[in-house]
Amino acid sequence: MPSKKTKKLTQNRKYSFFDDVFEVVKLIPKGRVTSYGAIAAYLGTRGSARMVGWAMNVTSSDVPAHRVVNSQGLLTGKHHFKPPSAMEKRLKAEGVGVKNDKVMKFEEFFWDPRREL
DNA sequence: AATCTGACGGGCA
DNA sequence: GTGCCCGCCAGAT
Repeated sequence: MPSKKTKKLTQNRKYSFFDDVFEVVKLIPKGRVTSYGAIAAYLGTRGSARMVGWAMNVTSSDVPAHRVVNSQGLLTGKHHFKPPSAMEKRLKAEGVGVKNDKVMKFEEFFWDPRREL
């Protein structure tokens, strides 16, 4: 379920955008990662990759945001986690190698919603 | 009310 | 191959 902020958004405006983002992120298989751009592209709003990250900011509770990195496989959002190391730690716990804030073998772990969904 | 910024990405110089 | 710039859209100041 959407958080208060997202609920407000989806109620006041018909922005299913955020909800769609959450839905897609929730569907990311454990041990796999995807990128903001990939999600945005899947939703049809290719240029709104930034908004995907924004969505993570308002949710961050029921959504595995740690499985979403930028197109380079870089953990750019780790700084927004309670302990910034939580993101990396979780990924590693799921079997995703992380080195220097970057997902190792990114292409191998990459989960493209357009391809997988 | 206006302006800036932000967990991005792609195109052009 | 690197670097700068622009678009995207909502939220915060």
